[in-house]
Amino acid sequence: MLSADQQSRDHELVHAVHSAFMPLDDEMLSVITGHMTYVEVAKGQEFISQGGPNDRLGVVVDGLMRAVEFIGGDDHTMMFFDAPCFVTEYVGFLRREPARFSIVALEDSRLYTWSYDDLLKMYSISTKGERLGRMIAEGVIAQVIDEVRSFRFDSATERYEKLIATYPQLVQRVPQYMVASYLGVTPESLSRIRAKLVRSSTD
Amino acid sequence: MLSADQQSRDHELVHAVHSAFMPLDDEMLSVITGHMTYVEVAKGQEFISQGGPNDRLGVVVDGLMRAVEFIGGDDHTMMFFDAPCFVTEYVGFLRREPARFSIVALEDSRLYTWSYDDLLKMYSISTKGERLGRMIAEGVIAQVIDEVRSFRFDSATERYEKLIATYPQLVQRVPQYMVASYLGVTPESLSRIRAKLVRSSTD
DNA sequence: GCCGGACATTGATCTAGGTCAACGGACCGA
DNA sequence: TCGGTCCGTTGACCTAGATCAATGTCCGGC
Repeated sequence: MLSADQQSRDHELVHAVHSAFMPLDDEMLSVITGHMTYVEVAKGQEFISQGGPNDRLGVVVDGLMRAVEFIGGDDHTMMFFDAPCFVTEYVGFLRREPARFSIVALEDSRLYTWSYDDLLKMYSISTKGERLGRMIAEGVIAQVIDEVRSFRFDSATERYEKLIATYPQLVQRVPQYMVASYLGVTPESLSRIRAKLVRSSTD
Repeated sequence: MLSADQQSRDHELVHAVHSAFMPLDDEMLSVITGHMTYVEVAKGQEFISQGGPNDRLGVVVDGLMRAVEFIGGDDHTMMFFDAPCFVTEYVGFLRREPARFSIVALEDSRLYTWSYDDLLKMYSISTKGERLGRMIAEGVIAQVIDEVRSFRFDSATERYEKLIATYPQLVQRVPQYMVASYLGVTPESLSRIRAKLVRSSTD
């Protein structure tokens, strides 16, 4: 017997995962919900900490988070997680290694999460479980390959324009120096790029 | 009843896949070999053609191939496939879309291949089949994420040094302009990088 | 209202790598 | 043997973006 609250959370989850990856039937849904843990991460708090344990994968149903990696004194924004989407440091998670980067909430966020062991259990229960794992992985691949192509072929200006085209609202919600870091340029350069775009659009 | 020839090929395959990804038990091996097709690709010939059908994934057991993408007049070497390894234009393959790049043999190469439908069949037969698919995908992810990190953080010199460290023999077997293209720099720049490295190692 | 810190902007200069052009060697086929 | 053509090298110059430094702006605490 589910509470109304729980039902509404399930609904959120289905919607989030469905829209992000694949449809879920009732059987799969019950397996997934049977193992998941609901988590709230307040703005500024970490979901995963660089160098720390990395045994949870999640779905962000509400909020915004960023992956940040500290390398030799300065931090690099590796990724944004804008609900609804999966959130994970996937390589370390799969290899059972410490997290390579932290994942921090930029806004109050709500997540459903699974442990590595839960996931293996889900995989072993049915072919559908393994398929879900495969589709998560395949979704990640497409995303990461796009990123390689972008770094290889696009200028900083083009990467910025694509970011705006894909997530128009993100630039409003995130400090500019984080966007710059995500694009792989300095804050100064992004400032100049924006100035140049404004100039060229108003003449 | 297997011929000695077939048995030796199976042995090659097991060895190649095992070393590249995961151990295979007898049951999985028989499912895989039941669907696979042996292919030889002569030097200079295409395994997959950009813009053409993209319904085969393979394992290179012998030889060397490269992924080459034509964009606006010039070609880009996106990847090398040095046996033993998987060979595929994975994103298009998964999405049932035309190949985004060609895959050409740089040396006479021998492959075992599967069609998309074969793969789905293998996935549906058992949890192990899905697991194989998942592990292929997860292996690809780790590789591609390393590439993003390299383009984001490393200079051309560092990327060249890492390439040599990882595949010392590759530079001998591949024309320099292809290596340059793979590294994302011009042939002139790679030539200068090499000259600089020689200079700094001899004084 | 004032102060301090965190961000963004702007300018001056520097550097990695791109572009264009010349040159040289290796390998070809007539 | 003589030209091509394909590659790699080297030089002169150019450009995107980095670096360093100064200034401006907002915002929150006292």
